Amino acid sequence: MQSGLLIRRYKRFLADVEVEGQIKTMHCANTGSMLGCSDPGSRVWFSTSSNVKRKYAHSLEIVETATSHRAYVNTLQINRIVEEALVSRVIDIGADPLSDVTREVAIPGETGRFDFSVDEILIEVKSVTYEHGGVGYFPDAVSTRATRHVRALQRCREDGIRTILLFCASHSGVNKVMTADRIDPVYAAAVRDALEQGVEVVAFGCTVSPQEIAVTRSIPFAI
DNA sequence: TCAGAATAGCTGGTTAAAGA
DNA sequence: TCTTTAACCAGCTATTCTGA
Repeated sequence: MQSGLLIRRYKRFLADVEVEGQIKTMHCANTGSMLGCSDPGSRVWFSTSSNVKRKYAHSLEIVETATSHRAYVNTLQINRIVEEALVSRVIDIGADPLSDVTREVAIPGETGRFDFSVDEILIEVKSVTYEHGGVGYFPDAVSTRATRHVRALQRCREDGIRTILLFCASHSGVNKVMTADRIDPVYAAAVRDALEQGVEVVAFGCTVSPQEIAVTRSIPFAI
C-alpha cells in the first residue's frame, strides 16, 4: 500500500488524495457516510489494482483518524476478511468446522442477500468504522437497508433458522460495539427486537495496519 | 468447459413526481 | 406550498447467463 493525504471524499465512491504533490482520484468502496473517517488532511493508505478495466486504478483502504487510530474503510474487502476469520475459526460461531462458507446467499422468501451462510447459519456482517471513546457505533448514518437486514434476520429466526448479526469493527480504537441510537433509533430498536426474538449479535475487533488487516478478537456488544 | 458479457447488489444523496 | 415517496446515479465485485 501507498500513503497520502486525503483532500476530499465525494460522490460517495470517489476520493481525492494528495500523493507526492499530485492529486490522485481513487475509488472509495464505502457507501456509508464514513463519519469520523473522511476528514480532509487525514493520512490515508491506498492499494493499486491491476485490473485494466477499472476507471480508477487505486482504492482507498485505510484512514488514520483524528484520535491516531486506523480505520479500514474498504467495505468490499471486509467480507473477505470475515470469511478468512470464519474459516480459520478466529470467529467461532459453533458451526461445523468442515462446512463450507457460502457468500452472498439469498434471503429466504424475499429479495436481497445475507453475507454468509455457514452450516445453515445465516450471517449478516456490518462494518463498524465510527468510533468515539473506544466504542464503535453502528450505523454512522440512517440506514433503512441495514434495518431491513435486521428484520430479515429476525423473520428467518422466527422460521427456525439460526441467524447472526456480526459487527466487524475495522477500527483499531474500538473495544466495544453499540448501536448508534442517536443516529438511527429505528435501527437500534430493530436490533433490540431481533435480540429478543433470538437473533444472535456478536462483535469482533480487527488489527488494522498497511501490512495486515485481520479479525483478531471478540469484543463486547451492548445495546 | 471456458471465456466473455450481463446482471444484481451494495448505499445514501439528489432530483422529480405525487399527494396532502 | 410543503412533505413524502420513488427513481436514478455513482464504481466495483461476485454471480449468473450465454455462446463458442
